[in-house]
Amino acid sequence: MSSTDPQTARTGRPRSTAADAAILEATRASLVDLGWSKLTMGDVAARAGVAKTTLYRRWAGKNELVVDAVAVLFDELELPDRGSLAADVQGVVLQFAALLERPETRTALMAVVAESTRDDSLRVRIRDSIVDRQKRLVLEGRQRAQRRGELPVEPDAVVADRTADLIFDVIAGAVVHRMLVSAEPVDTDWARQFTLLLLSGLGAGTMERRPGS
Amino acid sequence: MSSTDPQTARTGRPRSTAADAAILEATRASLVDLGWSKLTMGDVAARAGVAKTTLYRRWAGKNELVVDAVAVLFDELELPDRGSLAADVQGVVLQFAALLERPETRTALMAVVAESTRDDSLRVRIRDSIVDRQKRLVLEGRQRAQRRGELPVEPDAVVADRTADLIFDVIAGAVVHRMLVSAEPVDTDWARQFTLLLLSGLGAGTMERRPGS
Amino acid sequence: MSSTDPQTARTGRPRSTAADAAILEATRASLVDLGWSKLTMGDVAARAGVAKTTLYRRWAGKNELVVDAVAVLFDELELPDRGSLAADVQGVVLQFAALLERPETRTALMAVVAESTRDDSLRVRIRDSIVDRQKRLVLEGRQRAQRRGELPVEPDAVVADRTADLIFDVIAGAVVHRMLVSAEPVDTDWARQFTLLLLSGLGAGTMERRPGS
Amino acid sequence: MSSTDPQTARTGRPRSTAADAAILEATRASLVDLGWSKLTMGDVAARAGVAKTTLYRRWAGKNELVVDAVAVLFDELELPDRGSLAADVQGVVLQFAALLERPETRTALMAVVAESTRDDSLRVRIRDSIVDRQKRLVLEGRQRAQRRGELPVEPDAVVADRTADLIFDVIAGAVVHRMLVSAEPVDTDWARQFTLLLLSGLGAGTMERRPGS
DNA sequence: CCCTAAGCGAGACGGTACGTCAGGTCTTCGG
DNA sequence: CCGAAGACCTGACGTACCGTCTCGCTTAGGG
Repeated sequence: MSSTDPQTARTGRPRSTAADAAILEATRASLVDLGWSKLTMGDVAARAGVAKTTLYRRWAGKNELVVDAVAVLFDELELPDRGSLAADVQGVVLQFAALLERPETRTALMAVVAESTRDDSLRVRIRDSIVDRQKRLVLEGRQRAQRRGELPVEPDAVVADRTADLIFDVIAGAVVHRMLVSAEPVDTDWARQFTLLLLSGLGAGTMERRPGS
Repeated sequence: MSSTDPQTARTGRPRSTAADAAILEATRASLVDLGWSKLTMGDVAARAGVAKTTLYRRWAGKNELVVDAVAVLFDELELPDRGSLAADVQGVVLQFAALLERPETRTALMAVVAESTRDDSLRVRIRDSIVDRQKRLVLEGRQRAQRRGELPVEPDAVVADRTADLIFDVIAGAVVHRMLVSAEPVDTDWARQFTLLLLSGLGAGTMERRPGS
Repeated sequence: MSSTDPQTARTGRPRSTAADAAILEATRASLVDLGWSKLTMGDVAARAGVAKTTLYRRWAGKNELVVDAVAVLFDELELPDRGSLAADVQGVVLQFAALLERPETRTALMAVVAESTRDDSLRVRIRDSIVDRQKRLVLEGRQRAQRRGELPVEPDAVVADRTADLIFDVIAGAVVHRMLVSAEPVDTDWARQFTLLLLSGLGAGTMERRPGS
Repeated sequence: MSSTDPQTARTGRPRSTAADAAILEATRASLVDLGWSKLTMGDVAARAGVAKTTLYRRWAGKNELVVDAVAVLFDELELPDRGSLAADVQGVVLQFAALLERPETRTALMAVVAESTRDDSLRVRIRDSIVDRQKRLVLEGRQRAQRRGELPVEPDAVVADRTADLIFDVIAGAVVHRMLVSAEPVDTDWARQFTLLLLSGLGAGTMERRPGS
């Protein structure tokens, strides 16, 4: 984030807020046109009608800039009530797939993840800006399913969290892997088969410690 | 592959096979030391004791070179008979996780996948060299489980293939996502929980069309 | 010249004038050490403590750079009054010979001339920067000789110019040819013999159209 | 020269004499098309339908090859009897100018001379192959003029030689300088004016020591 | 109402790596 | 042993971006 800490900055000309928006927009546009590896700071600056110095005053480099530019796209994901847990899961799978069809997300996500394997601060930034924010979808879906009586309420918070993380990794991982690694489409058929597998497993998975209870 | 088509090349000095091996080894070493983004063709050439031109004569660029250099690492994955389907799955999950702990695979895999989102020939290369070759593990595991009577034999080849692909994406996707995106460790606990979820789902998933049969 | 047109460049960081001087000096030094054909842009940049890009921002290539670096050396030539036309001619011949003894001029002059046979813009640059500037010596010498009464005043300006050009080509050409092509020394004896030949011819040459007047 | 010393080479496959001719021809062609600096050994080899190895087996490098390729062109110069010394001089001037109009000579001559300023063996090669061979023209012209009674016979051989060298440098130098440095045409007018200057000077110049004799 | 501190565009700067090209050497095969 | 083919190492090329650094010019707020 280009956090304008109100404590730090006091005097002098304030930073242009219009520039921030223009830069992020330009970054996404450049990402679409050129892809991650050919995107350059100079090109983004030119598209945004801004000097390179202005970019560097706000972001440390390409990685940070792209994470911020792309993060907002993932906030589009929503979980409207589709009536059943299965429908909700299938819906979010297709929604996520649609997001990954867009070139700016498809190329940026993997690239920044790759970069983050060598840069811890970048990894943290990605987790905070992108990944953790989407776990809300799992939590919301579970809560709703529990209200419907489709899922039991897990009393142990630690187990509940662990399970939510697992679900998240399985859903997101499977979709990303199919689309970007296997390079096969995520269509309704696939989503239905995947949902069936997940929910069946889920029934048992959440009952893991049931016998002992 | 730098396939030495025996039909094409006839006259002149033949390409040094020693160079090929040295270059791939140097690529992996450079990947460990520098990571994907800082790896340069010049550095690889220097480590391999080879001229840059020799690299470019064999590979079109960094992407192609790294795919070839890393592909062989994935062939290490094996599926020894651990006595049950659950044990086999858990074993391969942990084995895959160990592979992704290694810096050369962790950084390279995501990077080339990211690059492949803009380059179809690269995508094909990755599929042929890396992805499709590992599907053998799923097929072998299923076959073994069927021999043990843990899984029914699916008579429809199309359905069987579709399911195998799904399993592959779920396993590989979940492991990769947890390790590289969520940045959480894949330990025995996680592997056990994941395996339980998968196999439970699998029981139902493969019975998808059973009622209708 | 890397003329900093005051009209063109307004905004942005101004070019370092120190760099210009350092580069030209480094070029001459490199020319002495390596000669024309082994001189490289990279070496000049390194000697000048400057990036290669800075060179290319100011000069299109090796040829242009060397012309500018060497041009100033030719401005050293002077024509002090030695009392008679013969002494003046002989003096400038020896002075020019001394200039061509220096490795940076000897190698650079022929090389850029050779290059200019295929590049008109380079030819123009050489003429403007080097050749035409030295015609002043011929003009000054003639004027002085006329004041002394050693030479008649040619009333027709066209004829006067044509003769001056001829003299210039004969002097410069003979000296260059003897030193660089024939590879024989230009010593006092040779200079005296050449001067005698030239001045005798000149007496007749300038009277070319006298009979008709 | 690629002297095929009959003593040295005995056994094995003899060198192709056709190759020699083809290479020199190809060198001249390449020189016309590309100029000195862009001419490459590889290109010459390709044009001649010959392997690069074959070139290097016969010539040490670009310089030596070009000198040999061009030297023969200068042998075209002849001195037909035009009836008077003035006509002979003017004729050879125009003939030499015509030779320097041809791109292969114009560019090659200066280039190899430039190169020779740093390479003594090349300088020797040029002198032997090109320069000294043309002095025959001066000697022949003088002899003829003496037979006609236009020039006195110089009894001192040393003086005679010194004068011949001077004449040679003045003629060749002036023509080369005018064409390649001043970049002005050598036409009939210029040739006539130059000849007049030279011969007038010559009359006096050769009488240098007459008064004392 | 100016003063001052920061932001801003422009663009030059020292660098690093790029991918290509030519030079000159070597290694193979066939004649 | 010659010659073609072509792979090899070396080193320079000219370009593209990097991230930093001047410049001269806004553009606010605080005195």
